[in-house]
Amino acid sequence: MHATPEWVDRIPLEELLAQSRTLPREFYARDTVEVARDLLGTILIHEGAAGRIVETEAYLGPEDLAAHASRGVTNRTRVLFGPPGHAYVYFIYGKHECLNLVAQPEGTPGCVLIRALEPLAGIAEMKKRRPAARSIEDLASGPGKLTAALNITRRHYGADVTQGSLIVRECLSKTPFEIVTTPRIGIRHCSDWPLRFFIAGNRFVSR
DNA sequence: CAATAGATCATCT
DNA sequence: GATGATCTATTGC
Repeated sequence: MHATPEWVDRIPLEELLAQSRTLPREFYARDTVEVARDLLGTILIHEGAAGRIVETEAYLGPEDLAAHASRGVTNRTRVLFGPPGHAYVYFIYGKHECLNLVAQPEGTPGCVLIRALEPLAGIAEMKKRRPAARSIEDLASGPGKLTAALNITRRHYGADVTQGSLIVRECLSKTPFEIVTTPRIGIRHCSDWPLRFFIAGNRFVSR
């Protein structure tokens, strides 16, 4: 038995780093919906593995009852009210970690849930961390799957994603794509608000 | 294929 | 004490 071609890295990590640049904090200090849309196509990197963000959801402020920030400041939600460009990682259903990136200027809550990645580099590592994955499409196509694949946990709560081990970068040569907008997935409140975004036709979007 | 049940615990009431 | 921004295995057609 040998590895099938699709489990091989798309590009070496060093090359990916050479062809991208870290997103600055100003990128995140904007309207949450704009940040959610603009994060599509950017690269998330951690511990030798990297993937292209292909699906996001926006979570807003007090008016958005699906957003954790709508309940106000608690020990869990305090990063959402802090400066942008930091990670909001929370634990859900007794099993899964979910990664969000804090948006909006400091003092105004808002974050973007990262829902799916297109694996690019470090695929062998990701597969090791996600033994249940049956295909490359299955590796990081879900909020709980991608955190497992990249080994992101609550220890990253509040981590600065503009510097450090968990980082988001944008490609220097961007290939254009269409964005599809739909309601968010798996929520009770505000379930018809069009705040989920993904790259049209991409195979790595969650099901 | 689609639909459904069970896992499992941090968080907030 | 109930709930949940999910995933997986299993069942049934």
